[in-house]
Amino acid sequence: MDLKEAREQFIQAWGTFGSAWGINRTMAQVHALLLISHEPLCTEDVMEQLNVSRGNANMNLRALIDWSLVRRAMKVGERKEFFEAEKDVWKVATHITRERKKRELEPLVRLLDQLEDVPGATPEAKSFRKMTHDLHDLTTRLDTLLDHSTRRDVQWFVKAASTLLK
Amino acid sequence: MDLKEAREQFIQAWGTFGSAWGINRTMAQVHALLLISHEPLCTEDVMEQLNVSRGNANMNLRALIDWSLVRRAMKVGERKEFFEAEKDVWKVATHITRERKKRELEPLVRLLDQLEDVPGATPEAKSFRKMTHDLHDLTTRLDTLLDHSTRRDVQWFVKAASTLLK
DNA sequence: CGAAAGTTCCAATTATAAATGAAAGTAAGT
DNA sequence: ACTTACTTTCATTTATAATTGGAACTTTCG
Repeated sequence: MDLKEAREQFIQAWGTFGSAWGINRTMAQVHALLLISHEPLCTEDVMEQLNVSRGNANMNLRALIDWSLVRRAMKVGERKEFFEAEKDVWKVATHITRERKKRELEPLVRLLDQLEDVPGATPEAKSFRKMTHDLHDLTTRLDTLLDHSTRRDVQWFVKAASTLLK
Repeated sequence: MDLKEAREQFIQAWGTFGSAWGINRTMAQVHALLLISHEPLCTEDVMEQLNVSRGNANMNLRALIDWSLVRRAMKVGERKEFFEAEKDVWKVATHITRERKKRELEPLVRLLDQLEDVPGATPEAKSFRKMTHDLHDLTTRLDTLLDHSTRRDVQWFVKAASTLLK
């Protein structure tokens, strides 16, 4: 397999992987493209290489910056903006984890916290409280786990745990 | 907040949470409904309580069974099928983790394994190999971690780790 | 200031994913 | 073997999410 084809496959796969996890396919593809580029790209590069419109490229680049996965980079003698991805995969993992924890896990934990004290003595009410309580416990633990592992750096955590468990 | 409203909120939230993570909203809602029901429900119950069609209800119930999150349950003297959810939230987490690992993580690891040896000495090629190699390392470790934690039971793992890190 | 280069926004369109419901399929009871 | 109760399938429709492209906005520099 030559480089061109391999790059294509990687971009495609990262896009598919992302969209299976609720990440906009194009956002994931732009991310993939920047990850494997050895120098910063501008909006037009992204548009050309992925065949997407300016608006789309721009929107997803901004989103990636928002996620701390990409940063603006200026080139000397150039006026326009360039973009480069964070290349440290452990940092990438940390940023993604933090962001998703904040956007999706934390709101769920907050809701479960409220729901577990709904009144009632019927089997339905008991069953409901049991489940929300258990889920609250699980999600809180997961939240704590992710919180600490992303503070200390996932690298430390995953390496330690995966070695330990081998 | 009364039970009816709380149930509604929970089903809604679980659906939203699921769809943010690439799970069909209705599938997540059916799961939520079964999680908080104190007794098995039949297809019609699901149809009524969630306002979905027979086909939809059936399709998502089957998918949930496929994920080992729901099982068929017969009621004495009843001919039709009933469904009940796995109520142990740690088992639920284990099943979801295993399933997603199998469906999405493993294929990615396999691809990265192939991609990290594309030929070429250009900066582009080197950059590509470095990234695929690093990602391969990360995803493999994550895979190992999830594998072991779901074998021993996530309960053990998350409890131990989240306590340890507190 | 005014033109040029670049960036962002957003209403309208298009693509993708999910839901419907009627029809076909299965199986249990008589 | 036939009827009835129930389940599954799938072509079509509908809802949701993503994309486009032009207009508006901002910045840079002679």
